[in-house]
Amino acid sequence: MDLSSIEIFLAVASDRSVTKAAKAVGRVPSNVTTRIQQLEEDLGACLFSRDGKKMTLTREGETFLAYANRLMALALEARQAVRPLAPSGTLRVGTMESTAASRLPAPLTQFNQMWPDVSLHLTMGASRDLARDVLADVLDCALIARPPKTMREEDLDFDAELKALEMETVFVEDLLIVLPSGHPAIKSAADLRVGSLAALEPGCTYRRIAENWARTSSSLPTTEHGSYHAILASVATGNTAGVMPRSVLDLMHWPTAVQTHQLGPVETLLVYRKDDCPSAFSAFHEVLGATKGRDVRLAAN
Amino acid sequence: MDLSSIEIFLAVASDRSVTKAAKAVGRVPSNVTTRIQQLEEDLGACLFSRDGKKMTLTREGETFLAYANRLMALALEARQAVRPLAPSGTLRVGTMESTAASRLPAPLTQFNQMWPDVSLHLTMGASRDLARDVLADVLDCALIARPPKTMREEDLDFDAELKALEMETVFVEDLLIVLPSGHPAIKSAADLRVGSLAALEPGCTYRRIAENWARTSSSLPTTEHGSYHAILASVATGNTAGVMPRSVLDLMHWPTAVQTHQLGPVETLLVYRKDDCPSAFSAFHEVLGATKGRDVRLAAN
DNA sequence: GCTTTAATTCTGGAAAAGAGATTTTCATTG
DNA sequence: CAATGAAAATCTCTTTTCCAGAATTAAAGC
Repeated sequence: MDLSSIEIFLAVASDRSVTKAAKAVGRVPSNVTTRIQQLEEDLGACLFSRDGKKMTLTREGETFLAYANRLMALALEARQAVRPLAPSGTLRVGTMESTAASRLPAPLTQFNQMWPDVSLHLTMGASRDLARDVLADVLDCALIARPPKTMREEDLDFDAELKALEMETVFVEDLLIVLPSGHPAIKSAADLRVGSLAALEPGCTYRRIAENWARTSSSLPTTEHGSYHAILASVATGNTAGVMPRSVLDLMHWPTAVQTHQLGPVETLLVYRKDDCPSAFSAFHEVLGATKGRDVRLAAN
Repeated sequence: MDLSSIEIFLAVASDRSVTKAAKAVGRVPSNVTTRIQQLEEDLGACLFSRDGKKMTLTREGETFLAYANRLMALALEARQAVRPLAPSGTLRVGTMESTAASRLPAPLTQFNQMWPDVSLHLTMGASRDLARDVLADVLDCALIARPPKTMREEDLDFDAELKALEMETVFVEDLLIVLPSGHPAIKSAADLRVGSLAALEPGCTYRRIAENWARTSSSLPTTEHGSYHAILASVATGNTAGVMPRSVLDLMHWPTAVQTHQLGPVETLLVYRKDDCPSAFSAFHEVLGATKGRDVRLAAN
């Protein structure tokens, strides 16, 4: 029983899907299947019941889930406990609006409990600006969206900035176009029946991905909003299509099932300067790494 | 950080020696060294201070030790919790006198706490008899000494019986000849200056190993004793040499440092019938496996 | 009934682990 | 103080395990 198997198990348990879990932990589905089977054999118990293509936890799986969370939490605590110098001071973290909303609450809470001496400064912004701020030492690290390859080739400046930084994938977002209710299903941007795209500020990578996609067939104006809540409200009025990752949409229990279109997966990167590694940053890095594949519901230690 | 690294760490921490730990966990010393170094790099902290050839835990090592014990205990608990059917009924365990004295107290206590519904019957005896009893279904399993290859070739009956059973190494004992105080150091049986060997019953594998060793040069009579305490008392009288594993000798805080001679390592096997696997046995098997490399002091969970 | 999507199985290549030999280091001893 | 012995570390080679991608199978949706 090794801890990486448990991380994989947690991802499958929380997503109830091998494919999604594989993305979450950055592996290939066949590998996830194998590791789960190994774990089951090792424990001598069936953890999931495979009725059709759904993976649902069995009774034993549920009890193991509790232990799995405790084990991960304990392992993380052990790591932090042996840290030679306890982190303190200030840590300046930049993040996209979406990541702050959907991914950070759990790890930030945990980090804050573990290291109350660190004062954590959170800055929200667009990926480009955040990357620049990290380079300029205005931020210690940032969570930004990795632009797809075609976009990187168009924006060599940004690409060069990224290359100057250390980076690491921590989440994978499923970027969506959110359509007004009643809008017919779409296969491409040409099928859009709205007057505009609703997105955040111009530097936002998600916005630029959506604009690139829309540009291929039609030429829609983009209306700028201050928050994802504002975007969704706009979409509800019926004449605009919103841009946001699925994880954010999932947070806002929307009354009816919304029509969405997938723009594909977009990686969220943790970027930081190559040279400097303040103690508070490595602690943050570690907490983020330990939390990434896991359920938002944290285990009672 | 995987649990096998932690098992290795616990062994090194408890033995304060790479070589001994390697024997305890059934690996080669170079491997233990590497795994400890990996663990240290992974944690970003020094766990041991290598002053000379002693491995002493550092401050960080001490704090990690506590977590390591908790992690192992939690992992074991998780295993047991997902066991589909809670074990109950009776489990008949055979064991050598020496194993019962030095190795079993910790796992038996743990097993008893975990599965109070299982009534555990412990039978003491010589390896040969125990193996036979397992075959005859008088016992569910037994802890016996594996005779060295030369002895197995002389005793084909016993060898055949062993082959009919499932077996697994759980401990490695350092078999000793214990000499009276004042006896000169010996290099072989020819240097013995005593009138007899003190051992347990004739079927005892340790006794037979010692007799084989003594036979090569001299021909000493063996006097039979009922317990290791009796053997040690006999040795103290001055005219006999005792046979016992180091782990047993270590238990009996003897007034003065005794003169000993090593007869070499002898594996302790857990043997059981190939076919039948009562639930209580697999639980016992698991507890034994989890405890084998560890310190006797159990962790508070 | 065909298409789509998800899980599993299979297979080849890459990475990691383990064993044994060698070297280094330190304590012990003559 | 040099020689010896024992224990840890290093190195190299073999074996095992792990992982990605392709092929396969099975179920759900249209």
